[in-house]
Amino acid sequence: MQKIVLLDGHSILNRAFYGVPDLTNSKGFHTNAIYGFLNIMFKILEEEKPEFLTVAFDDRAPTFRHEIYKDYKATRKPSPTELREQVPVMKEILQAMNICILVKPGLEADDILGTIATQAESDGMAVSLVSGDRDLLQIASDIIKIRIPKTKAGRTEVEDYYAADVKRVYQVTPAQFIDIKALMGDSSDNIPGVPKIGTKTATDLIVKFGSLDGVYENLEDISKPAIKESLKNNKDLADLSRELATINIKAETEFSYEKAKIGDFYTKEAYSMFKELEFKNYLSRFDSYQFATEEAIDLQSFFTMVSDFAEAEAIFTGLEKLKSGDVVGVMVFEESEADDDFVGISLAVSAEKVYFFPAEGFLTKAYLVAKLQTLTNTALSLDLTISAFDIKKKYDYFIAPEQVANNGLRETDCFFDILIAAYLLNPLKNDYEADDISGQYLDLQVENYTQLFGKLTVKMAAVNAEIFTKYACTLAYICREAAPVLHENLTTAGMNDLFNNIEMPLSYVLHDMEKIGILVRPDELKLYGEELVGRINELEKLIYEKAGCHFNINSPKQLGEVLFEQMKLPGGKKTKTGYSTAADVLERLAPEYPIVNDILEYRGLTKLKSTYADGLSAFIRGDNRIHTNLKQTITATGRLSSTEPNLQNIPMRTEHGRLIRKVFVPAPGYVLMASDYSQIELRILAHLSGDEHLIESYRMDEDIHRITAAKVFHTPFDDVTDLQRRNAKAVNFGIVYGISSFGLSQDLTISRKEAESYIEQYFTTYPQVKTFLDETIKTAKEKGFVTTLFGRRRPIPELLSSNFMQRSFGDRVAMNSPLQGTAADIIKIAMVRVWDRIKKERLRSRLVLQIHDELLLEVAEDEADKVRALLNEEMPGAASLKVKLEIGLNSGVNWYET
DNA sequence: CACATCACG
DNA sequence: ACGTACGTGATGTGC
Repeated sequence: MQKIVLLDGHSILNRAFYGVPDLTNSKGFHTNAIYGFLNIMFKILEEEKPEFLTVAFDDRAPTFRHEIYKDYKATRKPSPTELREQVPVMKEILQAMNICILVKPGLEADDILGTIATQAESDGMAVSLVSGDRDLLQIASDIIKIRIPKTKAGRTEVEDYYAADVKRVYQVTPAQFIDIKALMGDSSDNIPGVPKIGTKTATDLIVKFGSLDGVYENLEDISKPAIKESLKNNKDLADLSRELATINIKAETEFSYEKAKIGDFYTKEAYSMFKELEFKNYLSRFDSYQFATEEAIDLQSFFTMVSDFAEAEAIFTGLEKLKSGDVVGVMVFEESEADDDFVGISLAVSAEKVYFFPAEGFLTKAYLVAKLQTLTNTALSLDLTISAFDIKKKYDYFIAPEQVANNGLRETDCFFDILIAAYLLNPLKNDYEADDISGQYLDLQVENYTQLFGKLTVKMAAVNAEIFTKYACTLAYICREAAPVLHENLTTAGMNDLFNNIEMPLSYVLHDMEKIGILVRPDELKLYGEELVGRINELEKLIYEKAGCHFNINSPKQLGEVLFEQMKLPGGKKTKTGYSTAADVLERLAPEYPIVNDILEYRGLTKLKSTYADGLSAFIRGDNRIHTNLKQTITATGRLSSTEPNLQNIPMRTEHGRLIRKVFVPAPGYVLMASDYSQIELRILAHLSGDEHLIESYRMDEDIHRITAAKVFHTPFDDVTDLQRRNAKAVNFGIVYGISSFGLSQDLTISRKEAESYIEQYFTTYPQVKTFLDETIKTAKEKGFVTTLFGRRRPIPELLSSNFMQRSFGDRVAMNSPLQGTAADIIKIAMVRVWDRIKKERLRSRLVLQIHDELLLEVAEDEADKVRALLNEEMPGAASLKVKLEIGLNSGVNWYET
């Protein structure tokens, strides 16, 4: 039996729009509805494998099927612009894919679909009709299957209804479905229905009497007088509603099987549209990239695997003939840092000469590394650029550490990391793969790791040599080609200095910090964990006793049930999955219910045990040090991030948690030294806003929160109460986060009104801060991004959203990012300066961690004074602002003491 | 894999 | 009226 699939265009787009999280391409065009539509369509096509396919769209011109009812659809909210802009593009895509689209003036999609479905049924064809809403259930039959897709959490599930399924779920036949709707109405379709009758009554009536006519023939048998009365008085409405609710299955359509016959979806036009929309995982459906540029097809002929020693020698020697400004793309491949896990290197010397050197035979790891280091020196002397992707972990292969230590970070000037460049150009992406960079900046679609090797490949070495050569050469090729393009983009965006003088040198510093790591005492960490266990067990027992049952305290679900259902504690639902048992909720209950205190303490202790005591232990290497990953291309604001493990969130705020810092220690003969900027973000605010009063406050060289309190509350400085200071401090924080009265009121547990008046007072005190924040939002809206003092950009697509909540978020981001981002810039500059100074002075001391506004160093005992002095110069000197940058300096025998 | 929670700046 | 502070990462639970 042949099969036809029919799609209800607008309703599926609508479903997809609300079901798929906001997506845009790099130009800011929204794509989520189209993406969701395609997901649904492809899924259905794969399941059904039909011969025919047609998509119907409503005609949105003012002529409708039921002109008699003039307000028809008037109550439908206009769709947001983010959805509307996608509709015409969706149609273009379908056209490009040779898919039949039907739109007819005066007809709704329902009518077109209903007509074709019944016709196809009588032609002996199987019919699948896909729609986002249930109106079409009325035409379900044994042959016509109505499919309702639901997009939740990124996955598409489809509910299927044949006539029997309608009967099973709704207790009525598809035809009776119309009568139910006639009685109950449908506000979204502006079908009035009969007053006082809702879903329940309508269903009961139709089940009992069989049809609308049946209901009116048996009015006297209706028990509820109000219902009976309403039915009697509104027969006209019921008839009209039935007419409105009935889908026309005899409409005039332009349908023909010839047009609906499925042809080739993957045309050149479709390819370019998919590319434009950046649906990269769909691009792989296009037959081996037949529409990619010619360049891509020829690319492989330039790729060569070199395992012959003489040939390799000749290529490396040839590098010396390159000219100033030339770019070499280089990638290093290794499974791990172990010598026998070195896979090889690839080299793109020119667009036509790309090589992969596997580490085999005479081409040993040592040989290849030596060649790379020679290349670096050639690059330094001839002014070549070595372009790589994510070079941080591989610096030692390119340049001997002593060389950088002796001559300073300028030794690394020849490197260009395309990962970092791509991050600066758009810091909002979740990941940056070389194939993405190629697609976006080179307009060249290449196959990525998974496409080449499959999902199951674990070891690079296990891959077939030809395929690996292609992979390795492609990457080197991309590095070489992308560098100039990215450089040009950075120049246009004004981020060249940021890239060359901050981020690239920093990547070397980070490499060094990761390599050094931080020393810990494994035994003390273990002891710390064991001490926790005793109290945890005690609390566990107490909680079970007080609750009167055993349950998993770590499960918010179970805990919520025990507290709020079983024990009937006051407190309602808060999360979408059930009761909230978050700390702030529990804290409100704590004074009255002792069990809650136990739970809070239990939570705190198990957190310390699992994340810190046990969690950190797993990362201690053979040198008794923890080597965290300092990631440079993650955050939207320019901060670093620390992973595996995260050493930027070691407990500090409570004494018990803070004790864990005692296990972080200096090596023998060293001390730990911590140096943190004091209120750096607020000082940046003073600088950027130029607010004279705030600047003046900082010149007074006193406790800034106390000064703010004195000014805001009109109290003499010495009379400021602790409460006033605390409030002023919270407002200062609030300003940095992008103030909102609600947020502040939550933080201080005060009313919104009070919070509002604090904010107002604050802005009266520091009026230029207010002007600055308003101005920042305004320019952000015009440009679509904000910048830091050093030119770092953060795009804010949310500012253009039609959704109030999203837009407000955009406002707060616009206020916060320049402050947080400039602080990130400054400490990065400081790190580079401190590192360079340490090397210049030939010190053994070293940077070990950065915690956003704090640097942690392992300082040789005899160098403590020198390091203190250089920190006092290089950190405050990292930027010259209208207010002084001040630091706090501490040292000790462990991190706790600092 | 999503969610809730909680650790930090 | 909407429903929030900004930026992260790790863990355990539960589907």
